[in-house]
Amino acid sequence: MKVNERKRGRPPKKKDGLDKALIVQKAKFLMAEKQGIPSIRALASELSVDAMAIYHYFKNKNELLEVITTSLILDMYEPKSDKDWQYELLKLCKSYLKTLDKYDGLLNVLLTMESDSPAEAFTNRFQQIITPLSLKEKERSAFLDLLVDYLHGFSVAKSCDKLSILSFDDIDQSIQLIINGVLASSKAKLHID
Amino acid sequence: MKVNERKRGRPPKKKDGLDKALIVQKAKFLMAEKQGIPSIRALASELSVDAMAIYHYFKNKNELLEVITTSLILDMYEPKSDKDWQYELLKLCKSYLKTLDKYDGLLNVLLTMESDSPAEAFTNRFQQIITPLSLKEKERSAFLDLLVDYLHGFSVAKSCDKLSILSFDDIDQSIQLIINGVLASSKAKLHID
DNA sequence: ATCTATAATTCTACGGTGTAGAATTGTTGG
DNA sequence: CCAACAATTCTACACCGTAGAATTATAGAT
Repeated sequence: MKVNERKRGRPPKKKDGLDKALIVQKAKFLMAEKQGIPSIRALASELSVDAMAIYHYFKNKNELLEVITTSLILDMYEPKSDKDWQYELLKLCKSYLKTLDKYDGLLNVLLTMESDSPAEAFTNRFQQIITPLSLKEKERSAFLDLLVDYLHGFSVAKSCDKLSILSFDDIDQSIQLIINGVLASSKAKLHID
Repeated sequence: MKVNERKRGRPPKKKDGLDKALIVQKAKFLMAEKQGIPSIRALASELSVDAMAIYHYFKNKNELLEVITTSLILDMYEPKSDKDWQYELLKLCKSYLKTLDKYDGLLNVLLTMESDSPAEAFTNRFQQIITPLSLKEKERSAFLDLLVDYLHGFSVAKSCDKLSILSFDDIDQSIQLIINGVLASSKAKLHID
């Protein structure tokens, strides 16, 4: 006596029907809950639907993951430009890290996607925060490169840290060091010019 | 007519018999060649042996990967202490990155392993290079933390960079920024003390 | 109203993964 | 010569992503 026998073919329409948005929502939930990317089968089963139903809405798993990623990254902290820039920067970084931590596997999708709109989401917020510094373009991009790679490195470290040794506040020190480096480099340039 | 039919049971001894070392060697080769961790079946087939034979030498795949990782990390550049420390540091970083790049998947194994002897391999070499700076312990560890996470971040970026936009020389800028930060912070401390 | 195209779903199946367990065969020490 | 053990293969299981076909309901055209 199989419980899982579902009626085949297109179901009669009702409001709780399957949906791109519903799939994405449940997938996000499962990622956060089970700490990792769920299998299509697990996701489908949680939606009380056959695995292949997912493929009616997304051409493959990666496409689904990219949609999730884009949506999650857009939820990142929006800096307030009237506050202390260092404080705002730290807040942005931690918001970013918390998302990467909560949704394990996100970073790889993010870095592998062809579209760089998610990356721009971070870049734009970063830009907004550091405008008061009025850095030269080269300095700004050096700052950004170092910061982003550092955050990603911390993120993979944290995702591998089963013993929960790492805390988000551990980044304060490193961020401070980066900022000191940027300010020092910028001042040095000023003296030369 | 199956070609793959091999004789079962323990084979008569000969010098080219299976071996921990042989498995590790072939696995490294395949990782470098195919740009990623091979399946146990692929590895076994390359060794002309059944997949399960591998499990006589390693209790599971992860144990094999840890052995590979440890062995690869130990091949890292050995700094010469009489040269310019900044140059030596850059050389160490690039040697580390090249290994992580050549053997995709290494970083995750490295960070997930319980044993921290591979991590120490980097730390020791780092320590050796920056002794001339005579930093305080706290400064030294802040330097190391930032540097290591940055390198790991760069490494995952590179491993996701299908279009080969990134080059190892792109790190020069960021490393310089880190160094500036460390030196600036150290000088600031000196003034206060 | 009926007929048709198409949208939405399930089922089955394929080739891949790691690996547990049993069967097989050679070697070695008593 | 026999018993233990070492080294191997085979079979099988439970997963994975997903292609392809079958099935059913809906929407639009006549």
